[in-house]
Amino acid sequence: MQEALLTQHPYIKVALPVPLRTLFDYKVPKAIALRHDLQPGMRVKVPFGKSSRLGVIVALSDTSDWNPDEVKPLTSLHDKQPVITPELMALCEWAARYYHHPIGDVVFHALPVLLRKGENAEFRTENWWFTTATGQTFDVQQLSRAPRQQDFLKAVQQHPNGLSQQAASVLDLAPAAGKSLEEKGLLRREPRAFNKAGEKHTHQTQVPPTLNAEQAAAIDSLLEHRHHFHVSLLDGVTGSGKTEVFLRLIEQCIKEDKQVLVMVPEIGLTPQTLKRFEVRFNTDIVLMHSNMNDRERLDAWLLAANGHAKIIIGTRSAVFVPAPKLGLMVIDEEHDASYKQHEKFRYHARDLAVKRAQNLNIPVLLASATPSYESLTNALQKRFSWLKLRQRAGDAHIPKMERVDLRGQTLVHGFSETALNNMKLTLERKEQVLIFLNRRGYAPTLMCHQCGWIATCDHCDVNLTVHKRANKLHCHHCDSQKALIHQCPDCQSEELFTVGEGTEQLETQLNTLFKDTPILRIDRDSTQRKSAMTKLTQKIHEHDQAILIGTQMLAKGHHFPNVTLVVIMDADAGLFSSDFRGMERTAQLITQVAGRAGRAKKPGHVLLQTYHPDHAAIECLCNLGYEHFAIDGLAERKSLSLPPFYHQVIVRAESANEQEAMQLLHALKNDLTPMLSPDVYMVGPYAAIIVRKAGQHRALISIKSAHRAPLHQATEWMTQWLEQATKQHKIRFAIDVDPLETY
DNA sequence: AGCACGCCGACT
DNA sequence: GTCGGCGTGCTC
Repeated sequence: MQEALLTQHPYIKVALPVPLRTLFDYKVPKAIALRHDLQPGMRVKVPFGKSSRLGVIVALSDTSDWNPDEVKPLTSLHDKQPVITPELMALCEWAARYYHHPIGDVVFHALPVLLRKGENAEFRTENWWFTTATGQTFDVQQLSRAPRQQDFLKAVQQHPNGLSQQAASVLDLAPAAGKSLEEKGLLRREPRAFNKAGEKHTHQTQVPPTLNAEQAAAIDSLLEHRHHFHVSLLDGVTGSGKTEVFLRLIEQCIKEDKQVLVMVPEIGLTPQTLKRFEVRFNTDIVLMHSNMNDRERLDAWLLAANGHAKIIIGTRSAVFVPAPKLGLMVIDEEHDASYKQHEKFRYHARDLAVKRAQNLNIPVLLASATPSYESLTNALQKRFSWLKLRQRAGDAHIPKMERVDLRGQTLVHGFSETALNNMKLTLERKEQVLIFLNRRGYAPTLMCHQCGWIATCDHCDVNLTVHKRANKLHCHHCDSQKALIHQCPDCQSEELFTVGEGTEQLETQLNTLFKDTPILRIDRDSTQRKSAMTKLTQKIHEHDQAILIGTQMLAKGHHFPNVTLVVIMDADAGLFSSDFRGMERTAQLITQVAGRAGRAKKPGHVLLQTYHPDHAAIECLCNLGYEHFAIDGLAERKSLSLPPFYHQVIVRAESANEQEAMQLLHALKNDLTPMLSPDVYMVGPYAAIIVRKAGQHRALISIKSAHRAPLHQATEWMTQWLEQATKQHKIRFAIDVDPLETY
């Protein structure tokens, strides 16, 4: 107490969940200062405007820049321990500066939803039932007139170590009966912290497979660097045993009593992946992903924060999980775009993980069969170690990639004769075929035969996708839906027809083409319900011969051992994209999907249908593989001064009015140009490719530079300018540092 | 982002 | 007469 008095500061700086790029000062009332030990990272209730808010203390301070009379006192302290540890506070402050995002929003983003809403950072308590001395020997026959109480008492008598409320409800025991027994003095209740860490691990530890030379070399390197900050890029073709390599590293870290954070893409965590961890480790594993409810997420967070959870497997937002003994971070499928948040606080979880590891002086492992150009550049420039796995583990072979020239061919529902013949042969061998078409729905367009009318979204400048089964027209950009119509709203003609093909249509057509073969579709529409994906994979494993149709969801880590043929319907789709990352993404997608073929002992075969079989990029990818393709791509990026050689920041503006967003950015450009350092280049303002999205007109400006410092200066300047300029108008702006989408 | 104040239209 | 529409202004 004495010490607290001496070190107590009269002011605190508080982060509040408001879109303002500033902290707010509050006085610490003497009464609170005397009784509590205020620390950065603790939540406080503070008066704000005419209401009161929950905030997080970022710093204690002896002074305030604000007029002392206007500084209000804080209302109450919410925590006994910081919910944002000093280490995470440093990460949040760094991220707020780097991404030019309001600190309050960043800090609140780092907390589980329930803590943002003021929930206590404690395990929920659960009532446990015990018999009293009399209750233990009480003859239940005496309760024959109260059968519910009889059942209840009998059950608790059989559990001398107590029966949890949850277990009681599973046994269908009425809580009211328990209460009555408590009043009779036969039972007593005791609250206990709900804490999964007490569970026993009944899993058997699996005998790990033997490693090949490449894997062994990778492990050696990783073990050597496991006690300090070091980034390794584990670049291994599908089936090369990447997972086995990082499981060994994790094993070593667990032995050294460290915690490990494993990050996975948004829909990349398959039950298969989790199972691999569970059978391997006799330790506490927690999950943090979007399918969990708020309470489950908080429980996982608490188990990580108190050090009980040794392995934390989570998606993007898990970079912010507190883990006092964190000793390693693994980012699986590091190239995956879902690590970057595409709205509000636009952070990249992979980049933040690297920063966090640097702060903590611990290693990071980035793993992928198709590394991002950013990570490859870091590996080429020796900032990361580059661990290559080029052989498939066991007897499996790298699948053969073959181009199918579509020029002048007669196609049957989009399939070439070659593709159909190969499909038939594969199915006859009782093997499975995987068809990749990155377009969900029935068809991408609905058109009128008489007048040419096209179904478009009311809120965006895009065509609506036809979903026949749901009988809907669906906008894939703003998610709005309307009923599928059968008459043209312009000319009343009933001759409406669909243009193009999506997975739903392909499914229908394949059902007529291959009548006796099970056809399974895997896309966002068919896997929306919680257990749908599990059911689908079960079905796939049940049948020997089957055709799987899917979108990019197929590229995410699922293991289909009996697939030996992969058909890429439209390899050209991503090839001529206006986005400079189109090529990279297409190559990653094709390589990932191709990797689904022939993982077991059966050889795999991949057919790429294309109208440009001689296109240098397609040829390179087929014959030389992803690494060559990427290195060529990087040379091109370098010659065009594009990322990752140049760093980029995009400013987006949105207004309901058609002109305002564009005018605002023109004004910004005029004022910014004279301020700009000569090594910063500005492009724009220009209209976004989809000019109108969800009813908002969008414009953007891009700046880039080979150096971070001047780019950040310019961004800082723009942010301040925009904050001033948008005060009066209802124009929204967003800053995107290191954008992945440049439109 | 909230939440106020503030000044104009259709209702018991 | 007022209930309520959302424009704009501020938050230590």
